[in-house]
Amino acid sequence: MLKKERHDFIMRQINLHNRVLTSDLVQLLAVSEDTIRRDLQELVDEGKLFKVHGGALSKSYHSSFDDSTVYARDSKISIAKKATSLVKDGMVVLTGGGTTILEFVKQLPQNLEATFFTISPLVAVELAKYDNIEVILIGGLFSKNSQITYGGQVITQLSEIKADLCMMGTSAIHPSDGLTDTYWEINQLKKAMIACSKKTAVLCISEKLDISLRLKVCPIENISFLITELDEAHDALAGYRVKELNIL
Amino acid sequence: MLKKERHDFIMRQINLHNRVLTSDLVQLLAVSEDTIRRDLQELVDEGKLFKVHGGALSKSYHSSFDDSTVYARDSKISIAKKATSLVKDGMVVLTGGGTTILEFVKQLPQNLEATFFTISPLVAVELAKYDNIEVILIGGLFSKNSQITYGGQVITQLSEIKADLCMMGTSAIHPSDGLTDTYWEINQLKKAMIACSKKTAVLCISEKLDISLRLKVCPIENISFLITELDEAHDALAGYRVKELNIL
DNA sequence: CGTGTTTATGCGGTTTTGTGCAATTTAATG
DNA sequence: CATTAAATTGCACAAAACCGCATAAACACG
Repeated sequence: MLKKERHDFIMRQINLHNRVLTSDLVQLLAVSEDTIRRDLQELVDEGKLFKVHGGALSKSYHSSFDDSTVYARDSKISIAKKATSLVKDGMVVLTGGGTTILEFVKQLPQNLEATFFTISPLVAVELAKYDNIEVILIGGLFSKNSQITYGGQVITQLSEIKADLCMMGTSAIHPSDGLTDTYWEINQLKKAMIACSKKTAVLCISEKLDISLRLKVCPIENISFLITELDEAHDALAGYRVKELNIL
Repeated sequence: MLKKERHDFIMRQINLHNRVLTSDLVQLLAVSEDTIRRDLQELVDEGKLFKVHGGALSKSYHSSFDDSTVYARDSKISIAKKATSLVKDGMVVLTGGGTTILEFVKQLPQNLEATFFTISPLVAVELAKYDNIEVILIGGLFSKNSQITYGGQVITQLSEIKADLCMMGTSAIHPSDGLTDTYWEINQLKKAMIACSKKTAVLCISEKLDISLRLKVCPIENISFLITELDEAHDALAGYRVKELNIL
């Protein structure tokens, strides 16, 4: 087994389970602990994962539970500012939840006149601060982890609306695998959100680029805008330059 | 389980409940008390939480503790505590919005097992901190003033549920005029909420007693419980002592 | 081909880290 | 102020990580 193959194998495990134990890898790959450790160290150097005593964790996993209040806030603000340029007076916008979306809402121009549908109570509360925005909160089961509504009722309601633009956060995006997610319910939700919107914008911190998770939401061709904190000419975005997708 | 994973788990619990008990963590994570204590100590060193005898508290909780500025907070807490006695395991509860209801939710027992419907996003977020409570947020137009959902869609959804108990705040209550309100939409909403619940409890600061507003919601006979910060034998409650209405 | 160089891997010994146990000290409560 | 629960401390042990070295395969080049 070649080193590169081992690395790929490890990354697949990480993306699948968010974690991996050194001892497991020793067994699965039938090499010595030292080799595994060196492999992990190299992947760390490439910035692809996070090493801990006993194994390694995925980067996204790490970031999602860390103090999300401050984590990568600057990047998120810069993404949010770019995103506001897509919203014009009179639009009907559908939003998901998450800190990036919340930041986007905070950056909206004060006098914007628009209609917003959202599945996030926190986003709704934030939107309510704008006088000329009509806010419709889509109700349903409330998820304790992601602080959004989900489930069949939400999907049904989504099927009844037609939005000009859908703004959503990302778990992972990959040039060939497209938008992916770990949880079935969230996956279904995102599909429904994209389906009921004319255009979809994905707000995405650069570290979530080139990652794919278990469940596929849609190919990148189904997305209209990819918004990251990077400059639009940045190399990391090369794989995403397809006709349908505008990068900003 | 890796140490980092435990730390993340603990932080999730803290963010969810604002608090965590050492003994609970010992059970949930299946490690010794010592390990948990060391974990907590390390998180303290990282400045992520606040350690106390018996467990730990969230930092934000500690700092935002002095919201004694909130109007009549003591009265509302005392009302909230009384109100929790009405909720039993297995119940389906419907709640409105407002600071009194929010306080009520905060006072619920940690291990309560129940289903809550609510029209208030803030209440939903607070309820989500309880592991064994299922939260359903009723969606619709979002009111900027009262921070609740309202409108036809909400009423339709309410007509489809059947709750054991409805908890609502009060604008005004009067012995002969009953429950009244100023706004048409809120009035309709309250009617619908009462209609779909077997019993209704009204949480009411004493200063809202003996007031009547323009629009009538229902007579006091349609309410099952009136909860104020006053002693149940207090004179101010004399006019409300009717057969159907329990005062506490 | 041979020889020197790089790269990948494994092995032994040492150091660090994580965890639990027992004894003691400290806090909470009636 | 006595009783109990929780926290602290020091210690022991095992697992994991680290370091240096040896080996060998892959590669480069005259």
